[in-house]
Amino acid sequence: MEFQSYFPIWNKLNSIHQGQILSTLSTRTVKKGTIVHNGGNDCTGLLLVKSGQLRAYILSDEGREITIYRLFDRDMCLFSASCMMRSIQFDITIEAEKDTDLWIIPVEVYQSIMAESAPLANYTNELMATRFSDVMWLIEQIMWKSLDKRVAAFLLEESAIEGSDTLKITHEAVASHLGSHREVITRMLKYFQNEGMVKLSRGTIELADKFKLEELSDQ
Amino acid sequence: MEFQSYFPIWNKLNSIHQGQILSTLSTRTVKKGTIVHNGGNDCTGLLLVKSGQLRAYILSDEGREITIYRLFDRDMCLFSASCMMRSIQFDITIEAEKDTDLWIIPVEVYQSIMAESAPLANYTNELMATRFSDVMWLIEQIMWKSLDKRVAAFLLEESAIEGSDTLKITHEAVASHLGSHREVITRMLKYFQNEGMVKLSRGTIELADKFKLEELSDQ
DNA sequence: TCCCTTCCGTGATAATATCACACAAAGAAG
DNA sequence: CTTCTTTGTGTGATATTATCACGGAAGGGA
Repeated sequence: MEFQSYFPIWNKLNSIHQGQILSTLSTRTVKKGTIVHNGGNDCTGLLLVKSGQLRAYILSDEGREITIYRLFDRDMCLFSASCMMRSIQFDITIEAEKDTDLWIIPVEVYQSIMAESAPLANYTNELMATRFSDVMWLIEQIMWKSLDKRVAAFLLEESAIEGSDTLKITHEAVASHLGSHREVITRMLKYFQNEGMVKLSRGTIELADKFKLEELSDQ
Repeated sequence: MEFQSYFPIWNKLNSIHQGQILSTLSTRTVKKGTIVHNGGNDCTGLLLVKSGQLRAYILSDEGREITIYRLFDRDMCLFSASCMMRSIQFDITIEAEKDTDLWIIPVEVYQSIMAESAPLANYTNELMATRFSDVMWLIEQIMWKSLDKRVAAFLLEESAIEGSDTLKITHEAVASHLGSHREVITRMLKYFQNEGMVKLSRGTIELADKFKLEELSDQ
């Protein structure tokens, strides 16, 4: 088990705490599309990504979505354990964007160690600050960037993650990531296509001119 | 000095740490309108509100604003000490909304105690989680509530804070809080006035029918 | 009284959301 | 190999909010 190497402050925990974690740790393998965590009542535990990709998003009453942040290899998710702190007053949903291997640390174990261990509490702080920065970045995007720039940036990000210029993604999915609407994205992509920036076909978006897309997204 | 009673986990700190805080603590009194903290490079220290009111907001390149959260008596602001954690990657501005008395804890002192003290680190965590919840709430508002409802909610909140139904506030200021535009707010307030919900005059908004406003904001 | 600043009002246009529906591509069922 | 069903896309019409460009009114200071 290589868990230790995935947990940055492992060496700063004493052996009792290390033992508690190792003996209560579980693993889970989920298929792409699985909802790993759903809202505030669902106290899943702390998720540590062994390999794969997760997406954290929020839902409106009408079922609209917006992606809040994403988790990749070695990332840990605090908010799947929102019941850990009573100050966490929002509901997040976490979905596997790819087939994913996870470690799960039970909430009570993490919580009790954190109460005693300054290193773990400080590490948790840094994690939370990182997510906070993600969320502040998101607010800035929503507030001050026009949708065409956000779409362009999203396509480029996807392409970087996938390591490919041909994205298997629907307009609907793009809209859900950005908290917009399918029709709006369709129209925008069509405009992109007219400008020669992308090539569209059912279920795929091919980035035909990344330079132009970057120019747009950087404005 | 009643600092101790304003700092919830005072009793959980050892006497060395208590001494460090007390000997480096400073106070500051600022007038309404003062910018207490400005952006990420300005490492002001941790602000604890003795009395008064602060507003934390972000700025766009064009100078537009949106309020992120507010701080009242006994609240502490972490992000005025953003240099404390390298994971904090955003710039916030903090302004006094009323004449305010503050305590300021130096960053290095807080940081060094937090590294050793699990209680302080956990307290910091709870604080951060509280702000995180504020921000998530804000995202939900921006994304899924129409502006008329947000304006109504804002007016009611202001009225509750001020303890008065006659608000001394300009349309411009309302727009800055909500991240909208003066003209848009003007038109909306005019509509509210036609509906009998408010009475307008230069620099003031009187809430004439709070019940109706609440009905609107709750939808 | 005059100026000057701050605050408000409003038309015109653009961007995005919302609603409604039509159609086309791919898969499933027979 | 048809037919049916689901999923994905295209597009007009309208509403909401933002953006631009003014003009004008209220109040304070010289």
